[in-house]
Amino acid sequence: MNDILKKKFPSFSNALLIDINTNALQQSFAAGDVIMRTGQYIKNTVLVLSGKIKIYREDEEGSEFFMYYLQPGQACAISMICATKNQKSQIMAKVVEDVELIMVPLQLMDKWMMQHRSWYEFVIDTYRSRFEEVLDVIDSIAFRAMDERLEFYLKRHRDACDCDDLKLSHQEIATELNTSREVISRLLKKLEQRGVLKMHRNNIELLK
Amino acid sequence: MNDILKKKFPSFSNALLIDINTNALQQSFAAGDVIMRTGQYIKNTVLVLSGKIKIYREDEEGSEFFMYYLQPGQACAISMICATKNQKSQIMAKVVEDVELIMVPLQLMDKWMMQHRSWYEFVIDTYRSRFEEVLDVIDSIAFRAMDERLEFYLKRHRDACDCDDLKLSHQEIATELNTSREVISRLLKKLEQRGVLKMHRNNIELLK
DNA sequence: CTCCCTATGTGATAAATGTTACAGATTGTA
DNA sequence: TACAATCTGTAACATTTATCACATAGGGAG
Repeated sequence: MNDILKKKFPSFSNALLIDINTNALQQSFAAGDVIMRTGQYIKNTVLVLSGKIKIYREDEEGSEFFMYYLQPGQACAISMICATKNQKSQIMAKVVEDVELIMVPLQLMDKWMMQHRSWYEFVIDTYRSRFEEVLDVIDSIAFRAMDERLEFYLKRHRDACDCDDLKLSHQEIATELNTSREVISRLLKKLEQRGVLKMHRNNIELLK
Repeated sequence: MNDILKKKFPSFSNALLIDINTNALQQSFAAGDVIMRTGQYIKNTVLVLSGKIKIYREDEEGSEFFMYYLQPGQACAISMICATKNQKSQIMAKVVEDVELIMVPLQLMDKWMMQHRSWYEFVIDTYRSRFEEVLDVIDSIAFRAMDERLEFYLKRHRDACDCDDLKLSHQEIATELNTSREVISRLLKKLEQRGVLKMHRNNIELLK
């Protein structure tokens, strides 16, 4: 575990790496697994070694709204936040590519803040970058109409997969933007006409 | 300063209070002042002793979107987050009731995390509660139509002023929800018909 | 009181988004 | 090949929100 860990979290000190190795568990999940549900108690802080996770906000009727990706080298800010107060999860986490995770028990998450400068900085930086990302999400829904929100959504997915072919169905996109499939189909066609993308079955090819 | 500070921030240790007294500045602002603008560099973490501040997100065209209140005993999570990286402000802060603030230089913000347990816990708790508040804001715009968003907005303002008379014009509400005055007037009338509130000039009286 | 400024009310219309219904296309599988 | 399941296209219509135009009302200053 140490090798991948060191590679994916290069800022961690050796002492911290040793602490993680002795105290944290490694766990794997397959694509499609929901590893955290709204309302569940969070017992661990999650570090991602490999794979991809999508984080959603859910409402009472079961609608979901895509917030952000969790990728290798990152941690779930919300699990950190909830962990420190033994709180219920405010989000839902779904695996989109098989993942290997490090599960850090919540008491350690807190304890290490005082013991390991590199952990402290990692945690603060995780808070910071996620807060900023969430503010960008607020911008997109507060200020933008659906066409621009769709473009924002597609760009974030391109950033996450680091490729121009997005394996997404119209229905999937609609669900994650909390709108209907027809709306997305229409808007995608407009974007295709503008030359922004090319549509294929289960696949959207971004051109710019 | 020590007395108010101790009263408004009861969790702070004596050592921390002394450190604040020796190192931080007190500053006052009048209602209407904009004390932070999007894009400005943040040099201090802000603690509120008295008064009220509203925090907004702005877009390029100058629209503003209300995010949350800053009240006595609270700190600006975003100023903490930006401070640790010497970043530009992502938000705009407007004074709505004359405020007295404690300005903590950013190097101290960071240094105290290791030195004062009570500061560390305060900062983490600030992150946590603001993150949660921001998630609730996302819910309201992602899942709700304007009528419910308006109710949510009014309730948050009631919580903040701790009274049932909200001194708000329709235009003000429209601006902070990024919609138009006519829409708010019409929705308010519906809420009045439902018995949720009573409208007066520059004043909305919440009934339930 | 009169004038002016701001706040509010409201109808008409446009534009965006949501809903319903159904058709055709593609893919996997029996 | 035939069938089922899923994905996509599209028309028609309903609803919500935005925009424009203008009327009315209240409060403060002179």
